[in-house]
Amino acid sequence: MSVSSYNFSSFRSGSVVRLAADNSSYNAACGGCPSRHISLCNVLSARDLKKFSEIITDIRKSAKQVICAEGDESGNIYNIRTGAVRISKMLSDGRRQITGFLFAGDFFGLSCRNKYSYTAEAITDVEICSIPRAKIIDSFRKFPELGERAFDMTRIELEATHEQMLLLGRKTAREKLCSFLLAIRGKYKPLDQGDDTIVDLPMSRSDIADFLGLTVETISRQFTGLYRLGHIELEGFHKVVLKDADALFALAEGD
Amino acid sequence: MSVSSYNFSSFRSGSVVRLAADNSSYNAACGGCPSRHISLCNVLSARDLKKFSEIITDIRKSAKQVICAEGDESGNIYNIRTGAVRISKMLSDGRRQITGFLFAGDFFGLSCRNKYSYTAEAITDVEICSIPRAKIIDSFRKFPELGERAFDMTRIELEATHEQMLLLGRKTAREKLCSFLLAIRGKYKPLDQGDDTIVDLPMSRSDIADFLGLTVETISRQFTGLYRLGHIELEGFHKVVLKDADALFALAEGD
DNA sequence: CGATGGATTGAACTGGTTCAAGTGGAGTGG
DNA sequence: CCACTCCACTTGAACCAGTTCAATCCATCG
Repeated sequence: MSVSSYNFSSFRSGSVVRLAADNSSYNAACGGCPSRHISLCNVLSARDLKKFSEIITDIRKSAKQVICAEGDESGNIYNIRTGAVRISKMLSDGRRQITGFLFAGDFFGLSCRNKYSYTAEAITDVEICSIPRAKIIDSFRKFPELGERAFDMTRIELEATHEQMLLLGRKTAREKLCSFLLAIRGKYKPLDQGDDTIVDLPMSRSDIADFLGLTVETISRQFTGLYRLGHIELEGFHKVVLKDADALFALAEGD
Repeated sequence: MSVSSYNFSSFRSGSVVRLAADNSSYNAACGGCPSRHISLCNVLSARDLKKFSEIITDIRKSAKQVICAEGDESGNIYNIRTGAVRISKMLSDGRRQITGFLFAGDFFGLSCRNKYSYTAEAITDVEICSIPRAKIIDSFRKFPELGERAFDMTRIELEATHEQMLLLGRKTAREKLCSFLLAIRGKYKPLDQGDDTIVDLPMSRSDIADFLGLTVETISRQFTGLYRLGHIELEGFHKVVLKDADALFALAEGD
């Protein structure tokens, strides 16, 4: 399926905050917007977007499919249109660390070398744009705003990984889960859903465990612990109601 | 002290591999070179470097001094000329996570927002270049190779943090220390010292602990453990001789 | 020469893991 | 429509890697 079957705006997710009019992306894109609000190419003018879209291929993957694998040659970069993706690294004996969950607007695969340094898998069914690596780099030169935007998004991601290192290295299981719930609430809300007390968790318990450096059992115990404290309610496995976000926030930081 | 008291090449560390002739920094800078080999501005021609150097202020800090603090307004970015710097984040109760050790050639402080998201402190006496944030962003536009280089270096750093997340979340104490020794060997060699079996550790045991998500005591016990296995030798607190790097490599990955 | 502070060592303790059993919802097919 | 299976999740109980607390070492410095 080529991009030509969509109009150009289809590349942006429905309710995305447009920043296209603002040229100073080095600063503006970094005001703390959740990453899905700053999709790679919504800095481009309609004209540039038209040119740019010629190098894009739209693809779909269903849940659990691998999009790219650690060690594969990094031929493409990807921009998520809909759905959720997990990024992970593995040790030879199978221990896994999920380094990030990505949602609509996020991009991935812009590796430093000619091999992907991580595996990306679809958590839900996803629609993603695939862009040949060589061509995206050309585009960064041709449309400097695009390169700046990618740089901005990379710096935001780097900052998030620093926060996650603090979590992994120094927080307790309870603090980790509370931080996670609040972070997901901030980063990912199903579109057109204003209510931010309901958090959607498309990933499995074992994904959460591998993201927080814990085991499934510990995750499960912490969920029940928070439930017994009256701070959350569970609606099935993939929905959490934050009954007391302030309490969660306090628990997340350990004070 | 202004940069005018140095000739321009003083901005680069002594034995740095020059990549200035190579324009295609989006790809070339990413061949896996240790980061000190790809200092921010060694993509610039002598002419551009001259112009660029006008916005640089050289400063010195002695060991243990703070260069910038988490939460401060991010007015400057910094490029290390000599010495070692630690980047850290803290929880309110004092628990600390060091997110990186930086050496000659590395830059830091290019925050996403108008506040630094971490604290940078001198480990040894350091010489650093300070560049006003607004001006470096101008320079990225004026000298696109410079912006690309900064982007490249940021992506390399991001990749390293992913590796560190795997370490923090999933490795044992022994695996962590072995990985650390090998990573430092790869990233930082005192200039003009070819022998890569001697690793210089300018940081304290507690810095190492806070980098690996462990306690000082555990670090100490792991050092003695590796010594008793005959894999390392300790020459004072800040020098380690790798007697059997292959064994360390095997221990680092858990196989 | 005593004081200071990083580093090491020892011994008890514990948060999170491991292993094992149980639960419940979704899908299948008889 | 129920029985059966599967699989993700939860719960329980024993265990252990790494922490905590406490003592000691030792190099440096005034």
